[in-house]
Amino acid sequence: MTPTPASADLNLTTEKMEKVAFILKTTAHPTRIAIVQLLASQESLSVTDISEKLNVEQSLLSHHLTGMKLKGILSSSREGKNILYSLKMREVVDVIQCLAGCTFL
Amino acid sequence: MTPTPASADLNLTTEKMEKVAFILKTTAHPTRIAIVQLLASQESLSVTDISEKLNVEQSLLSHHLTGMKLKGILSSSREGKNILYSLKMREVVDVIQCLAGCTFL
DNA sequence: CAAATATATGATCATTTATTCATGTGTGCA
DNA sequence: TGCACACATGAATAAATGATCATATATTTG
Repeated sequence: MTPTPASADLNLTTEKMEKVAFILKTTAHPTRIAIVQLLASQESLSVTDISEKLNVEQSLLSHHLTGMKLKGILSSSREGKNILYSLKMREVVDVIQCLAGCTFL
Repeated sequence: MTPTPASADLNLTTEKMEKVAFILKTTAHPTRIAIVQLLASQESLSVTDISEKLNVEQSLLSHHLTGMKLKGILSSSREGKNILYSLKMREVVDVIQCLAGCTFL
């Protein structure tokens, strides 16, 4: 008799666990979560836009953005003087939304 | 005309974003994900059990476990000589499951 | 082409996280 | 009581991350 059956049986391979950890790590930062949040509703924004909305210094933001792009979470394209970033891996929205829905947060 | 409407409107407060980041960070490690995976289907396991199943050295594992407990993800109780750990914040299972379901992983 | 704007990059430093090792503490049993 | 098992803890170190600053590159405009 199991008190809480709730067994979700993830059954991840070691490789998959590493990949999941990688994505989680890449997202696990307030600024980066804010970036995902912004791009979840805007389709695409320039670095300046994001910088102003989040009130994060250009260089630091750029580091975050290029990192997230490198890791496949964001994509970017140039439009004149601007670089527009957008969400590539939309799944992270669900992940954040899932946690954000926790009552205890 | 928005090509991809998909706007999930997370709308997190700064405080919530920090909390979400905190949880993500706490989970973002292959060993810790493996721990969650194990406890998602076992209800509770001793440190030795986990150590053997995951092939992780006792002390290192203990550090992971106490950290995760401290951060509210796990809970523990003594049973004789053993300490049994179990999943407290089951939501992290969903988070991992969500990411694990990504086709590209 | 020069200047201005937008963004990226690289070095450096501070901070955090991960790992290891040695040792400490609690529990049961002879 | 003393030993053995199960686990925790703390120090030391290594490695990864985050932030800042100075500078480089690309694009548009005059």
